[in-house]
Amino acid sequence: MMNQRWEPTTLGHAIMQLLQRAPLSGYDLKKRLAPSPGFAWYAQDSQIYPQLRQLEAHAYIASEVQPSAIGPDRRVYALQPPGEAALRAWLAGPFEDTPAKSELLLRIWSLDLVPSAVTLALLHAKTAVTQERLRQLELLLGRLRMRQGPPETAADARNVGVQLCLEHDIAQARSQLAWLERSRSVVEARAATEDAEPATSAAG
Amino acid sequence: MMNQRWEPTTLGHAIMQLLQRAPLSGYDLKKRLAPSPGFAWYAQDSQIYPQLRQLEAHAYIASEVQPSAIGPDRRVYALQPPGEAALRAWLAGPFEDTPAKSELLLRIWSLDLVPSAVTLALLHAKTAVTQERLRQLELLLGRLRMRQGPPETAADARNVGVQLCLEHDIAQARSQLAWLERSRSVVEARAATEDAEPATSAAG
DNA sequence: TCCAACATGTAAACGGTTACATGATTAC
DNA sequence: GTAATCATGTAACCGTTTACATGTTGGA
Repeated sequence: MMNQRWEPTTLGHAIMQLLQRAPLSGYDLKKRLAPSPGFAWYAQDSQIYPQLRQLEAHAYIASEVQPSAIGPDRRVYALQPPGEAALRAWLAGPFEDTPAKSELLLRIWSLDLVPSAVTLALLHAKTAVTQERLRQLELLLGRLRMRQGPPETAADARNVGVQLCLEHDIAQARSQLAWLERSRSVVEARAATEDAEPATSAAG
Repeated sequence: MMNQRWEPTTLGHAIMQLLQRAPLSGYDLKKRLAPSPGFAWYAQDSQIYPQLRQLEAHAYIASEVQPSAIGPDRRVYALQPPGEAALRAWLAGPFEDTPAKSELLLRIWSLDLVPSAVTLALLHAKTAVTQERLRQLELLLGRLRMRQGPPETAADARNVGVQLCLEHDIAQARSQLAWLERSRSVVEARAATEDAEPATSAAG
């Protein structure tokens, strides 16, 4: 039972949030915790399964083996009262705002060391990915709204946070798309003058 | 010299980007790589100093000890041609877009498990931080623009990427502030009805 | 005299990623 | 049979964080 002021990781709390809505197997969690629109955390299964065993060892969750209709047996986990209490405490507790590290911006920052064509390709690729992501986010939010209405009046309180998260990601995606377009136009404008007087040369 | 296909970490490339502009000491880098507006990466000194020694061991950078005008001697690092070549290759190379993990959104997602007052306090605190951050970003960009003009026509090409990064962070900050305000109004609207019929109770 | 800023590190723990590994069931 | 999906794990590595550790210079 190893009781020495153990605390679940952020992933552990993310898992408990999902289990608070409904019991899930490790495999279910692995799918919900894949990098995807609509949930702000993700992890590999090699991290999920051990974390589940730890949560169970501390009685935050409980499992039972169930036969699956379409495959091998599944171990299904359910949130227990101590887990829900810990989750509520964590949610209400102090919040550390770790700033984001962005590899994209790290590349843009030194865009003068790279041919314009490469930067434009990068911006173009990122635009395509973000557009697709935005499309999916809008789809998800649209469906939720159709079923439950806007967050102010949604009958199911559990829906409010989910909708706000989607709205957040949608707003960020739109803002980023505008910036990508702006950056494209800046780089293109400079590339035009660069043709006459090339500013970037390889190191030697 | 340990030559077995070694590659600098992302931090290593961030350091080389900074050194590409000007030679810096570990202490300078520690300040530049603190979580701060205007640069998209950060690290602790316990990571910076070893990384510097590794970069030097592979001849990507070179150091020399210099007396400091206001303190102990400083070891100043300068980017070497192999380092600049590696940096350019990395900047132009394939780009993995790792999605962001957001502890803020993780809390909002289950906002129904927390009293409205706590969520409102969280939103308020985050708003204050973001406003201050936005103010600083705008200040930095304003200064850069005053000296160099807009990125399309800035004389110093090294300025373009920096300005675009600042514009990105400014756009994201504004978008997030709008969302924070929107979320506040949603939570307040629901808190008003919640008074009559409380939806959140502690687990037992 | 003491504090703040300058300056540079080491050691241990932790979280996360990558690679490896196994086996059941269903549909083609 | 064989591929895809279901289902669950282990081991090694690596980057990051936290804590510990040391010494200098200049100003209050």
